[in-house]
Amino acid sequence: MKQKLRLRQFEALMAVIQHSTVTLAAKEMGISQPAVSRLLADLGQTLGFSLFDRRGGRLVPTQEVRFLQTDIQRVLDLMNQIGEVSQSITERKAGHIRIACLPGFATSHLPSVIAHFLKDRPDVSFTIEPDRPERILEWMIDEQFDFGITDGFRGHSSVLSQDIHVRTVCIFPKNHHLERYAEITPTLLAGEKIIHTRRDSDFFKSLESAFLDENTTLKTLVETRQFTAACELVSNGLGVAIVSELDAMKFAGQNIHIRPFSPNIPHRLSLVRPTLKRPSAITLEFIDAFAASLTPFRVQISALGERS
Amino acid sequence: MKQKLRLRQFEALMAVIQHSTVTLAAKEMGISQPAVSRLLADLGQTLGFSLFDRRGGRLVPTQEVRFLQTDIQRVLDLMNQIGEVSQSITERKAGHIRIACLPGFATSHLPSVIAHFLKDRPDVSFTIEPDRPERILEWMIDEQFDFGITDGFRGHSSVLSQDIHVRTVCIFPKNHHLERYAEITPTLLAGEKIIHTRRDSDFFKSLESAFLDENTTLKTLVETRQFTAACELVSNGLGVAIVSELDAMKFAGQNIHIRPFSPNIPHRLSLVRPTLKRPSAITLEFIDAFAASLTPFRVQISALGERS
DNA sequence: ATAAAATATAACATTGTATTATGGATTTTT
DNA sequence: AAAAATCCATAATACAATGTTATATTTTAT
Repeated sequence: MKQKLRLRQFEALMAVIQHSTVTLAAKEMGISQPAVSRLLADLGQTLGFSLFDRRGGRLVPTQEVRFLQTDIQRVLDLMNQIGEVSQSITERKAGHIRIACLPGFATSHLPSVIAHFLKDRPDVSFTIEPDRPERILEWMIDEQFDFGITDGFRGHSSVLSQDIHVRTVCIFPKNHHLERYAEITPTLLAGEKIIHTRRDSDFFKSLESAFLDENTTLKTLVETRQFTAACELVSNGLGVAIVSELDAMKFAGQNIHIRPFSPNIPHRLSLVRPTLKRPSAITLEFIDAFAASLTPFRVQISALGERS
Repeated sequence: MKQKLRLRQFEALMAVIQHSTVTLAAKEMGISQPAVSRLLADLGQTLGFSLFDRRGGRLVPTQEVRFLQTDIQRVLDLMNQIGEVSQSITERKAGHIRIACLPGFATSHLPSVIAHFLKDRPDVSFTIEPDRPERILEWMIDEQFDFGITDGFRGHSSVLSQDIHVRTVCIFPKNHHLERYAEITPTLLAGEKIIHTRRDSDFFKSLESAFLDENTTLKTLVETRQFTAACELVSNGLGVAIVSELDAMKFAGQNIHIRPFSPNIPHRLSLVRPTLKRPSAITLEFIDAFAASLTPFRVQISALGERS
């Protein structure tokens, strides 16, 4: 008999094994007794051996059936599991999100956002890959990641970006003479050597022109790529830096003082994702959650849009 | 949508994932293209999210689908496996057989029979449990085993037995003075101390009366339960024994001589199985194979029947 | 032996799975 | 840019799987 094995037959089989009688099995399955009888008859026909022995009013599975029983149960369990997982997916409770981000985020802000996100969604999993902005851009273009957190993004046709401008602040070690000022200006920093980002970065250029506007010159102490590194240096008593408030907050209480900087120079972060690849619903939800987590640090809002 | 997930839908899904187009998938499945279209449409409907993205003529599975993909594949693989195994079962190529036997068989004759049996049936597995006849009988009654090899069986209503009478022979160490005789009789053993089975065994009683018939007395050297133990003792030069030819053959060449014994006293083995429990086809096949393996050692045939 | 329970069988309704026919959308070719 | 080809979705419909109720048969219990 070249008949196909059907799931329904297996369900009937397991129900009868469990209840020892066709009638009870039918009751449990919520269908009529003859329906179960037929499912079993068909199954026995296709399998080619009898499924049960009568033993005083009860039906006992044959050895042949018992030999298959665990596998059959496994199939049914798996089907149930798939049903449940797909349910979770539609309810945005399951999925996998691959994130590429700047190293600073991987260690500080991102983990807490993820932790909070997972509270309501225990079956979501993440991949986090920290690297330089250039690499993050590549990964987006290759569609190897679902979501990227980067800076200095200049636009690309196959990458959708949402810019977020975060406040920056001035930080310096404790007992520094700047301590007495509530707000720091370029003029106040006239004699100071500054720890700042790379000269080719937008942020540095804005900073430099702010100094020029006050007829001051910006003197370099250390040039670094990451705000975190700058914080670390200041925390070790090395000098003055202008960094994002986000990074500065992590170092609050670690031998540094934080002061507003005027004029405020926003730092532009970009939340990016591949244009062509349709994102999973859970990914979009996470991007929103991440953007929301930055709200306290934002300067101004800029809409999600494509840049060329 | 509370629709049920169906296997056919999964088959279609995987086929499309593999071939990137509905048309090719339909071709592979051997059905029409609209049939596949509908299976996918239905599946997408029940799952609650879209299954594919179009990407320049090709269909690419969404992340949601990829999240479920491995589980779905596993279900399909398992179904196939069940089909194959059940095929093997009907062809008597798969199954499990639980055997309870006398210790002697577990180590010597049985393994070779099993090995031969497995040559054509790679998916059959065995459980072998050696123990005393009393315990074997219990196991049969409890239906904990499919097949038992025992001796001294006196019949039981819930155990079916097939008796096999095997030849016995006289064995003694090399360089023994009996060496010169081609056949050993009780008279020849007049002065010898004999290694034999327990006094309450049928076999001992037959042996003793054979001696009495020739007006000889049987003198005990060692009383043991197992023929194998007797062989071992003889092999170590200890004395003379009457044992089943089956056991004796294992020790041929190990410092012993084997001679026919006259009158021949058969040793009665019983192949037993539970009466009520319907045996699997593969079990019956194995019992036949085992019985056949004993043919060279048999004295006379006795049919399978119930004893009270 | 008879009553009660459980199961199998038959006739039929519903639903899943296939078919063919067809039209719209997209890609490829000219 | 228009035409041809390819791919997919939808509709009407056939057949198989799965359900129903009604009823006969078997098994178990009294």
